[in-house]
Amino acid sequence: MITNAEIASLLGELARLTILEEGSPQAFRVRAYEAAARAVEGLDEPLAAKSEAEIAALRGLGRGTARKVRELVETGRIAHLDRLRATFPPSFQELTGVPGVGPKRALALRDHLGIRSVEDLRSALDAGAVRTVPGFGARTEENLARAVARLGAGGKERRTPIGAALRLAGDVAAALASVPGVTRAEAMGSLRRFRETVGDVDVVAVVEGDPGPVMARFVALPMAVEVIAHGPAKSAILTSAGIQVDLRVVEPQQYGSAALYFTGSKAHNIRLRQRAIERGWTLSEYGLVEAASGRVLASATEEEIYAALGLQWVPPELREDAGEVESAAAGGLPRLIEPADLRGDLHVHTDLSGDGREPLEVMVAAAAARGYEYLGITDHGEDLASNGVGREGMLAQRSRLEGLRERYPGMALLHGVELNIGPGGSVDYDPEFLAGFDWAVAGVHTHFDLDREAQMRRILTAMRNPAVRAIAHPTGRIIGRRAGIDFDLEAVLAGAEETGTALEINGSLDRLDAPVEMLRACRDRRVVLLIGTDAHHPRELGNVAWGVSHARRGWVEPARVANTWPRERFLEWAASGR
DNA sequence: GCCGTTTTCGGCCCGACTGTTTTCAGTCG
Repeated sequence: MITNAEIASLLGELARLTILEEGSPQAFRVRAYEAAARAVEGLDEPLAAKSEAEIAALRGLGRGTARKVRELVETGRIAHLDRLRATFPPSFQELTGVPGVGPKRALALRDHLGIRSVEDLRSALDAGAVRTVPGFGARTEENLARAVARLGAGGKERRTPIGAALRLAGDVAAALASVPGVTRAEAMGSLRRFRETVGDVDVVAVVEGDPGPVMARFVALPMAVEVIAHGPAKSAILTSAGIQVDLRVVEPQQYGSAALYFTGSKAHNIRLRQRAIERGWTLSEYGLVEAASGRVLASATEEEIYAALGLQWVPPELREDAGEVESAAAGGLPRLIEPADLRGDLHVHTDLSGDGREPLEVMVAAAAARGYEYLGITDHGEDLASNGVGREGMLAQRSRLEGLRERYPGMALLHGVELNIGPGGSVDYDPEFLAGFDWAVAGVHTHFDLDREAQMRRILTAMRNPAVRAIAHPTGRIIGRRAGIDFDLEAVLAGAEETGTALEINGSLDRLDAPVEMLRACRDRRVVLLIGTDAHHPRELGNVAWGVSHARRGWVEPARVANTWPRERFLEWAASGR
């Protein structure tokens, strides 16, 4: 059966192609398809099982989309989408990936010069033909030539994994904050919303007085290899890593509206502006303004702007127009999990695993310093080719851990293991040896390319293994590098509910796995979650902050996460079923 | 294409910048 994610993806493609058909990304049909795609993403129940009337009754979906969804479910195709695909093949769509080329110019280039690909555009630019197209001049031709020449470095579509972007944003913000007059410098945009990948890094700096010095410092940063724009309130640089950083300087009294605007998402902001319009106001990065009088109603803080619009303050991680505006209007936003809720870490490596960096004693001391009530040490099981630990190694570690228990009476020390789920669902060691562990997570580390059915069989088999308490990094993805295994979301959630196996939220910035869609789908289900750091070094115990931010994107409240539970309750749960 | 506590028709988000313009279109975030 076709999944909601697949339907949403096709609706998104419909939106992108309709931009070309309409010649505008603001066209109402485009926005309707985009809204429909978001609505489908946020649904808990499979759309494919619903009738046309039921689909049309859903918020954001109407008769047109309902008919297309039914057509898709019944025939496997959407005729309208097929027509659009034929009219605008992928090579033509790539034209709008050139900075400076939107739908109108792409269509004008096609109609006047027969340009149907970036290669065609390159040739036309070389021949000096582009300036002959109405609305195009010599300057535009020059700019396009530069844009096409730079395409190799990544066009508009290039996205950076969050890990690299966070480090860069931290460096930039710290440098700017040290400039006199700067009272705050913070990353906004998709980074603040904690998206897994970001298109660029947006930084807002609050400056009292002259913005000149902070701008000068910004464009002279050591990581800047090119200054893309340099203005009094707005500049942009390209860094050595190929990531664009935009800086906006604002006055203190506009911090709230600027933060709101630059954090986005675009869809969330549009919803807020609609609410403003309903009340006779306008909302922009400069403030919430009464349209008739021009009087500023709110601008200094996000809180006062949300409050004026009759909304609870919405945590940045939720700002995707995925139901958060409705919840905020009803006062029903969830109390999202916070770092302070966590009482233990259950996915921690030592130097016994080849990839761990510090001995057991150091890792345990670092966990104790964080005030944890329980800790699971989970080095790799023996099946992992390079870093696995044999039986003798595990038994020796168990004795050493035993010896540490006296020193940490406040922290329960669990001797655990990170098992490897084989292609058929088997795990390391044998049942007797496995029974000697206090705790075990199991994850996929090999055979990423089996088909969906085989992947589901192996995950469900591992879940039914009495030794396995949690599935570590459920999809096995590496952000920006590896897609992760093919998944049947419903099967995994049902398996987790049935067996009581927890799904890990892996806090490593390379993973952030389980993905957000999986976490959202867990709402209103009896799936136990767990936030693990996968720490290979004491400082990586701090990955818990990333796991929490990621969980917040998935609307996760603390009660659903096992390692927020008090020690006794957690230990009882950890020991059950084994 | 979707939606409705003024509407089943007539609306649908904001501002800056750039370049080609003689009053505005297109792109971007």
